[in-house]
Order: sequence, then structure tokens, then C-alpha cells
Amino acid sequence: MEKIPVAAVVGPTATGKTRLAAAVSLRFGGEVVSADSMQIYRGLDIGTAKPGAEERRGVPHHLIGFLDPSEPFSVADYVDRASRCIREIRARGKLPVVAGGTGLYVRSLLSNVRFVPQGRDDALRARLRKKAEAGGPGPLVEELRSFDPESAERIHPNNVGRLIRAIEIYRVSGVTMTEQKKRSKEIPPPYDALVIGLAYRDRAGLYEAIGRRVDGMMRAGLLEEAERVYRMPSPSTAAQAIGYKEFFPYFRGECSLEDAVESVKRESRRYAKRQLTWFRRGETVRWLFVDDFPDFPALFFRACEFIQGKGWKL
RNA sequence: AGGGGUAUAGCUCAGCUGGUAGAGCAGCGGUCUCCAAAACCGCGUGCCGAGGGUUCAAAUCCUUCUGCCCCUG
Repeated sequence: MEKIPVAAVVGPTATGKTRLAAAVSLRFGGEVVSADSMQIYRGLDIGTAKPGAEERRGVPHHLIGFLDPSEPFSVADYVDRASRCIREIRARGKLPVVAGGTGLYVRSLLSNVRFVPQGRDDALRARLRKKAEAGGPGPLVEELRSFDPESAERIHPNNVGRLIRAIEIYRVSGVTMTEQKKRSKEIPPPYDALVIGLAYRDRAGLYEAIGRRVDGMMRAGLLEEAERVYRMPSPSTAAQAIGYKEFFPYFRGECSLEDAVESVKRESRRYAKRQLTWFRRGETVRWLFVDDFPDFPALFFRACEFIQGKGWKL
């Protein structure tokens, strides 16, 4: 079967992924498939840098703002929806352009990870968590070792969440995580992907861009948006997002607004670092350094060359 | 001006009676197969304010200077 051409724009926050994705889509007749674990939620617009109408430039954007912040969501859900999205875009004769900074989502989508079908067991998770709180991670490690010694060895004992997940996979599906990982790689992904990575050669440049972006968010009303999240009854994942949770101490009167904003910037920098380690690993990424180019058109031109180099019939 | 205190990592500080320094935060690097903007792991990055002295040996004791803080004027 012929592979589906997919362009992807990845990289840390505040490098211009959204802009490049829209420009590329416009140029090659594409539609954007977001790969962002926070932009999926309704109402989180400013803090997640969700692209507005102008930024979308008339290009259809998928998997943005379709979910209520109280709804649970997972990588498995994402891969499900995103791969369906890609097939539909392909059927329309358009180029799917995946764009986003959530490394797990991008990798899982493009390597077409097949997750175990009957996902989760919240009661089991709660039980295991209680067990870990009572007796430390030791018992969980031992339990895991009894059926999946490889995972027990690989997962750091302090990472209780991962231990629980590895146990859950086996208890729910009867297949170990190790076996599951192996199986999920048996079917090669149906995509011919060009992954463009956006980054800064100079770390200081990236951090300045992040600072500017956060300042801009504040002017755009981030504080009000954060307060809405703060008052949500069960915001689950949304309350984890950078740009919201850092204001909670301020709302409780525990720190100054200035401190909270500084904290948003610091957490964004740390996040950007984690994103970099995620994308640096994939040796298939074609990097474009923002600070190598005099302006956006120059960078865009280079990106277009990459795509043309693929020889896709578009 | 006099008296007292302080000066150690980017920041806040620890270092008892002398054996050339260590925590937290920040920073840097990394892991990742169903909450991932999450969770987790690793790394100390230093003219110990400057000069002089005592000593085999000084961040540590003595002394001068400089900066900062407090008190009295």
C-alpha cells in the first residue's frame, strides 16, 4: 500500500510552529493536525497559544478546542483521532500537516503505536497508588517483576505512575508492557513523514522569545483565563497546563502577581528544554534554526525546499 | 564619626574546636507506549570579598582595607 505523505512541524514552544504550519499548508494545499495536549481543550485559548482565525489563515485546523476541560483524554485517544484525521485529509487530496510540541503525541502518531484496546482501570490504579503510598514503590516493583521483569528493571522505582501503568497494562489485557511495545512496532507506520524541527541555535534567543510570548499572553488577558481555570470544578488535565497552575498561589494570596508571571516563564523554559530532548532524539528530524534566518519568509522558503525534496505529488 | 554584624555557587544559605567546600532553588543533560504543558532520573557550575600575617596546613585564627546591614550620634 502506498504511504501517506505527512509533513510535521515540531519543536519547543515559542519557535513559530503554528505560523510555519499554516504557511506550508497554504503553499501546498494542506490541512493542519494539531499535536498539542492542551490546545485540545475549549476555553484554554491564550495560555495554550491556540491559533486564532488570523493565524490559521483560512487553513482548516483539526484537534483544537474540541474537548471540555473536564473530559479525560489520552495519547491513545489522540492517535486514534489524529490518524483518522490524516486519512480524511488524504482522501480530500490534501496534505496533512502535523504541528505541535507534545512529543509523546507526535511520536506515537507517526510511529503508529497501537495501544492495548481496553485502556484503563481506574479502580486498579487507585488501589496501586494507595499501596505505593503505604509501603513505598518496592511492592509495586516486585509485583511488576513477577510477570514483566524487563519493565521492572527499566522503570525507575520513584516513577510510581509508570510502575502503575505497566502493572495495569498486564492486569487489564493479559499482555505485558514489554510484549505490547514489541507488538506495536510490528506494523510499519503508513506514513511517509517529513519532520521539520524548529529551534534556536542560541538558547538565550529561545528564552527571550518565551519571555516575550508570556508578556504578550498577559496583555491578551491570561490572568482572567487562568482565574476561570482556577474556578473550574474538575479541570483535570487543564489545571496541569503551564500558564494556569502558576497563578493558583497568586489567587490564594500566597505570592505576588509578578512572581507568578516569572514562574510561568521559568516553567515554560523548563518545558521547552524537555521538548528539545524529546525531539533531539529522533534523528529523522530536519532542523531549522530560527536564528539562522533573517526573517520568516527565508525560513519558510527553506522549509518548502525540504518538502519539494520529498518529491510528493501535491 | 563610633560600636556591632556580615561577606562562601546565578540566588538563599550551611560549613562545630584549622586538614583547599555542600544543601535547596535556578541552570545544564537525559528518560518516556493511555493524565505527558505530567511524572521521573543524572550533573556542582566556586580566585570561600581583597591584601598581609600565624601555621606543615586557613573558608575557618589574627590584622588592614573594601562593600553591605544594624545600633548610637
